[in-house]
Amino acid sequence: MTMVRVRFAPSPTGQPHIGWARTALFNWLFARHEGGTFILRIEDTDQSRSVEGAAQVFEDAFGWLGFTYDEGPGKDGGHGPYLQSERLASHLRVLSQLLAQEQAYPCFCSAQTLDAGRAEDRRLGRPPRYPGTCRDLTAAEGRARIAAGEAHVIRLKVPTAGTMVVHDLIRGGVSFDLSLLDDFVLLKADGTPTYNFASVVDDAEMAISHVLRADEHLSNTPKQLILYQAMGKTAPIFAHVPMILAPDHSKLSKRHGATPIAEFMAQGFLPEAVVNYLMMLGWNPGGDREFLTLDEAAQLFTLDRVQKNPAVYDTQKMTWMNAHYLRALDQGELWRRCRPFLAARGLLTESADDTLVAYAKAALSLVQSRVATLAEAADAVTFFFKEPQAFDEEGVRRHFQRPGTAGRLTALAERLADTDFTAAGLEGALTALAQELGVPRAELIHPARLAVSGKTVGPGVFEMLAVLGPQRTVQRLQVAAQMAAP
RNA sequence: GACCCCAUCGUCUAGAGGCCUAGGACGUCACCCUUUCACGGUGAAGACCCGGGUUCGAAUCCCGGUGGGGUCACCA
Repeated sequence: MTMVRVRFAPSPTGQPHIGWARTALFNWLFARHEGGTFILRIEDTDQSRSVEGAAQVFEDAFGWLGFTYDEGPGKDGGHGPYLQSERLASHLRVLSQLLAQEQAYPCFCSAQTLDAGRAEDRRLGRPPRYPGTCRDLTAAEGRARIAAGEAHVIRLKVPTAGTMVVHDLIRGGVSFDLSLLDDFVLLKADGTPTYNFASVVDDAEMAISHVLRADEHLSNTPKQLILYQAMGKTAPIFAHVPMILAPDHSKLSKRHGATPIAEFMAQGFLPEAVVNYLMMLGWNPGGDREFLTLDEAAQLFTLDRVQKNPAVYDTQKMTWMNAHYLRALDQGELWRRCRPFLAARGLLTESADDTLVAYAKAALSLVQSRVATLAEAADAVTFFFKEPQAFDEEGVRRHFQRPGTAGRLTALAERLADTDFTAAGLEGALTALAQELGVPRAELIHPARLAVSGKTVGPGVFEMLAVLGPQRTVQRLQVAAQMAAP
């Protein structure tokens, strides 16, 4: 059995996003399940589009998601380089070999001429394609024109007839009519290789055994297969995974549903939730199981359970899943994960002392079942650190403007001032006061919640006050009494 | 337009010819719990794209249609 070597080969342009992450995830799962090697390769062929530090961005995203890679930039496994741009010498060597064997040829047609031809093709309802103008130039003439400094690209001589069958692990055999294929460009006029060429050479040289990539590449596969043939190399095994579609069923794009991974981090999503959600998009272990860790999924992952049809990406379900994972966090872990979000809001500093940490943990626990993300948790807990800046308008109308509220709030403040600040103690005190005042408990409870938090919804008042402590509680009740109806 | 892929509730999906009165999850709605909001619990509505075959029997197999997606670059 051959050694499984898979790669994830992103272009450094733009941000790693959700569709990207899902394909990387499937590669990772496959590699781990097979005990193979997972490789990161940066396809920075197009110099003009390269982004400085792009490799780092991908490595960071990998790190966050937990996709450990075995070979990649900065992690040599003997199959480097892992930056496509550094493999140019190989690309050119293969190219000259193809040229020497007359499997490839220089083409001197200008881009404008070709564009015009394609436009004409479309107008006439014909499939737009390269007319083959330079295909039959003699090798000598080609050499002469190159020597004369004429601008040119290098094209592959694609068979004009026949059928190419792609054996895909997910789709089965898919056949393509070769007469429909162009003599596609291998080397651009600027001397850099095209994607189809560079990635094939790289995959061959890196001994990639399986290429798992998005379905959108299926149509390109016959071209690559022809290239492998021309190069005299054995092609890897292909598996085209279904695409992820935006909620409106269109292809994911930068301005359309392709949420960058960094965005999820910033919003306070948990990587384990994102990964769990993503793995279930187009794959499942069978049955009704839906919660899996990365390692569990790696155990279970097989290509025959990968869906064939594209999946629409649904934020609601991912948010629900995130909330589920968030609720499962223990107090220490919840604190650890929320801390940067609290700090970002200026609610505490780096040097929070033990008391403050304990306070934050207690507060966080109270909002845990009420939020879906870490950012929401930080927001929900803000009033524990800062006095309410505003009071819910509807709440003020309902709970503060009832006649006598000011007096009740003052009475509550006084009563609570010397109460045991535990949920039970507070409940006892408030209940007793309500009885003495002859009002329902709710008459005290709702104004109190609004007074200390500024909101009408939130944790149970008694738990809330217990954490808040006597000082903050009494002070806020008194402030609220000032603005409540006498 | 040509070529390729795909097709189960709104969404993610289970389903490998009888186990399907099509199961689960998100979302939606109702009820319960309850000081609010969540969480949790219970329940409801909600799908096999259509048409032909094959078969005793089809969501499952075949063909056609329709629909959706993708690809047709000196982008990756």
